[in-house]
Amino acid sequence: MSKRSTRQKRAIERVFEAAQGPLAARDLVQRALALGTKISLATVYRIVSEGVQNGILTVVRLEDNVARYERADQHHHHHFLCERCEQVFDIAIPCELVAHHVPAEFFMSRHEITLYGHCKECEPGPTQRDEALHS
Amino acid sequence: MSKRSTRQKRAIERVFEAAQGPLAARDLVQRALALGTKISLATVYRIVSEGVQNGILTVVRLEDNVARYERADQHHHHHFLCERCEQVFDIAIPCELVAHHVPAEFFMSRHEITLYGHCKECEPGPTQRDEALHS
DNA sequence: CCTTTTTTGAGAAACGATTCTCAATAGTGA
DNA sequence: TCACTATTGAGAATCGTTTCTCAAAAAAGG
Repeated sequence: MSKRSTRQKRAIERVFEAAQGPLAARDLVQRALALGTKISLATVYRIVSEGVQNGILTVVRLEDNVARYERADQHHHHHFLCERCEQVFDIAIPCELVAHHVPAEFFMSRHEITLYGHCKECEPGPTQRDEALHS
Repeated sequence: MSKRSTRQKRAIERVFEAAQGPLAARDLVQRALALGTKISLATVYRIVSEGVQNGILTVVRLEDNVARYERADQHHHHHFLCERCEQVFDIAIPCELVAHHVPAEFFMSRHEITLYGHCKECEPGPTQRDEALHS
């Protein structure tokens, strides 16, 4: 599909290489800007959509109604959502037992284990939502 | 807050009593109608919002961006989302180990284990999304 | 460097869930 | 039953995410 190599695509690729967890479209914009590459939300959505179609990326959806994207070539893992900074971090939890406890009337194709709380950096701070409400 | 007992509130209460898992607003409307009680989406949202404020109900959000509600007076449990009928079912999975595997740099306040697949009734059918696309 | 064609950016539009509005309906107490 | 006032319903409005539009910018190949 993609015919040309552009600054924006290369920047997004670099951002994914450095990521510690799945990233939302707005995170990708922010981080690409931080790398010095100007990029718009529309372009980010175009790039990640194609990545998902190609099987390069996968979509992660947690309970905050934002699609996040991560590289597909990773070991199975789980996620931790910091409810203050709204960043998601990869986490490993042994999950063999999950499959053993599925009642016979269900056919499970996949599972998600998601942890909620806050990360070290955010320890004493207000949530993003608090920030937004008071500004 | 609530000063009067109405048909609608009583119907929603009955629906929650019979439920096997958390219910979305539209499910609540459907099921109340099935019980013979006319009710609107607006009213359902009002009733469940108050339930959540009172601590009678809790909100369950999975990755499909729909708030579901269930009674708060239940044992800790997990959820199975049937990707065909989009119903959520309660499931019990031993999860003591989850807390043990949280890296020290995170402070976990809660967790969710969610299973995806399909339920017995839906075994061979198309997904809701398929249905929608072909109609 | 020039031409061709793809890609990008800004803002508008779409979309689905949820909330709001206000006239009509229906509990409640007398 | 009546009067009072809370609640409801229909549809409009809102809200945040994601997609679309199209003129302008920028790859790629000669």
